[in-house]
Amino acid sequence: MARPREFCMDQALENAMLAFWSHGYEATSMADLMQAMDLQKGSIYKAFGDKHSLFIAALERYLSMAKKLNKEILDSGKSPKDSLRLWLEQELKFICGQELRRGCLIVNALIERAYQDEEVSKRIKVHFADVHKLLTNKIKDGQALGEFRDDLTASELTQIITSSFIGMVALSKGPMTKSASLKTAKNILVLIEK
Amino acid sequence: MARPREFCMDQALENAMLAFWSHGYEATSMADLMQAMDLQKGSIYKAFGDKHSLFIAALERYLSMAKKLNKEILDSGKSPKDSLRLWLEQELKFICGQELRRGCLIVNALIERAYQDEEVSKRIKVHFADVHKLLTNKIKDGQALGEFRDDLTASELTQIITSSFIGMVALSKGPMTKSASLKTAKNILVLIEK
DNA sequence: CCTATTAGTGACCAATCAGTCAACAATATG
DNA sequence: CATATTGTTGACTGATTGGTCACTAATAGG
Repeated sequence: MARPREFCMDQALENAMLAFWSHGYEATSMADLMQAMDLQKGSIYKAFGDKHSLFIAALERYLSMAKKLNKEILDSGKSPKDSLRLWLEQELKFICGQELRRGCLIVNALIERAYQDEEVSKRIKVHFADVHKLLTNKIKDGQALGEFRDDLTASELTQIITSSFIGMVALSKGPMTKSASLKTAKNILVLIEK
Repeated sequence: MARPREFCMDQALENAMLAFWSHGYEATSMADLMQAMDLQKGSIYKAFGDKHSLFIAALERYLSMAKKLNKEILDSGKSPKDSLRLWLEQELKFICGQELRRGCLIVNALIERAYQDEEVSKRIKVHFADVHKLLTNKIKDGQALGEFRDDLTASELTQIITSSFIGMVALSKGPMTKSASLKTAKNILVLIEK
């Protein structure tokens, strides 16, 4: 019993996310968001609260998308090693393949905001714990099958993979090309195979 | 034949750098800089130009400091492998050891500014090319001595090490502890030894 | 001591920032 | 159709942004 919303919340949030992803939190003004979301200022504040809340909502949207994608890809290979290969490949293609060098919203938010923003910090910590668990399980399986070396624990191998991956994502913002990333990912697999 | 400057340019730039390092480019206002540098607005503009020029100067200061440190550490070991170990260890201790989680100014600038700022992008690209060369030479030496595996080229091993290192630096902003970084660095050395 | 030159100061500027709000519009229910 | 409820609009706000400038202060060379 009230006036219905004229826009799609989901699409609006998606557009806000894209703006934050491209330019970061501080460099994205409410005016930018109004344009990106195609909404008036008042509508944004009524629907999403203030700028910070909108950023958190956008980050959460990205995180849940990433989480879903992680699971999907890691379950798509015909073996643990194949799954890991696919994961590195597809994630890197996704991040490095865009003509805009916006990198990854999670890493961007981590670098720009984590120190000053507990909300961001907390959510990203949880996400990385989740990714770590996912990868570690896959690698454990691979070790049991003799696909991966076992002089280091699955958790230790995961730390190396995660660090390298995040490093490549960060470097994709500038010095590292897509093809260099893909080659390096392949080489990492060489290092951890038995 | 003029009034002499009352402050030390070097100290002022150092203080500006620390401010940018802690809070990033956008989130550091001229008011913040005035406080950090203990200078009036006019003095800053007269001595360093605008905010952007000051940031570039601060970044260059950090880059040259990093370059010097890289060389020193990589020449301090008793073998290539030992040098590499020391490099990873000391750099990570430097970055992760601060109670403030400000990370590394180069990585921060890369993530926050590279996409929007050609000046930043250019300088960081050059710096990483320099680091790559330095590390690759050291690893080549190590391969010749049989310290490192040689089924991958020195350049390829360097890419892996650099990516992992940058990843750990990024993750030090939040989810990764100093001790986890140091352990992972040690494990990377295990993966690349012969 | 005089003058040219540069440094330091803080008031000042237009532009932009995030955020608010009163007026108006559109719907559901009765 | 009447009313209650919520969405939309854009003008408006005070604070803050990066940046300027007229004025004063301090020095070196003549």
